[in-house]
Amino acid sequence: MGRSPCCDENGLKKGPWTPEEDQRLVDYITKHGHGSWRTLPKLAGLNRCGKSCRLRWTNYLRPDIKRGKFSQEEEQTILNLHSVLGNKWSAIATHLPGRTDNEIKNFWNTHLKKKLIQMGFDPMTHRPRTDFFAALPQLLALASLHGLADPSIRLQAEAAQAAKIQYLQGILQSAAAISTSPSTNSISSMGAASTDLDNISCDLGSPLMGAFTSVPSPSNVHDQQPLGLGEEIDIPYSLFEVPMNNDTHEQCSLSYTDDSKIPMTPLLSQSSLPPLTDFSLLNHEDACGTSDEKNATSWPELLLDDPFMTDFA
DNA sequence: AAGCCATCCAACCGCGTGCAT
DNA sequence: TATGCACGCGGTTGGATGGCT
Repeated sequence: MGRSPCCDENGLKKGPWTPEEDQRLVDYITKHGHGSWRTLPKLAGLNRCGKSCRLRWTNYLRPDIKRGKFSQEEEQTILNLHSVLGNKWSAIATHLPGRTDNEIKNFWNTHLKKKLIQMGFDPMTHRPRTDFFAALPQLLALASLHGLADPSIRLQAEAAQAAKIQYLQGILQSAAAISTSPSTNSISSMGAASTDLDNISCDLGSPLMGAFTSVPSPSNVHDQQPLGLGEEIDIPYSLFEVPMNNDTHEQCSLSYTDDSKIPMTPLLSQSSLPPLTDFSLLNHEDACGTSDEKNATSWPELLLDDPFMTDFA
């Protein structure tokens, strides 16, 4: 695919926009619309590339842009959507009228990400942070189960297991990255997949996997077995106190799990787990017919087709 | 007052994708 | 099918600003 030579052209101004330039751009777009961004600068009498004009307009000059601090509701919405969509800033921005993807991205990077980290959550997975070394005892236990007495062989086996763990994590995380299709954008759609999620958590519930699926499946929060290190993760169910009660957030509103009657905040509700649940993969509706039938083939089966995964079975 | 550092955010850069030819 | 163009997106940069020593 060809690359746009747009900004490679010399002689075009870069850097901060002057009020005069802003006025020219606003005047032109108000009168004619932006049309082709590439030709706009010439027509508007601006010594800028079209890309720069587009960015200036969409991120700053557009009349419907909302300015000022993000509200608690907006913050909550971003957190929820990010747990589902990941760094799909433009997709997130469509749910926040008046906010630009750039603004949301900046807000995330400067505020929300730090906030999650401070709370002990991984900002990418929205789960309590776990690291490789936390799972090391599990790896060693598994290795010993395999009767690996020879230290050198055991080390090799542990390294191999570690690689498998990382491989699995990669699969799971990439799955999360995929889940951006319109059918999966709605948080409410996540509920429909909770059964699959439960199955997954159960099927992947080997001791080894337990170390990496550190958030209990919502339906079994209460009977969650201690994790690999024998410690139960204390999950703050009310990380953010503002309830989601306006129209925009209706589908994220405070809910209860079917069996436990535990109020689930959006952040850690059933819908908060999608990093492990790629519903486009789970449902296969587009490619494989009806979802009910195809849901019978769930993640574990798919994963176990992989030679690496057979070791976990 | 001056220097250093951290934070914020507008703007840039490079890549992927859709579309036309 | 291959190519080029235009656009949108996400990651990153760097200047402005404010707080601290």
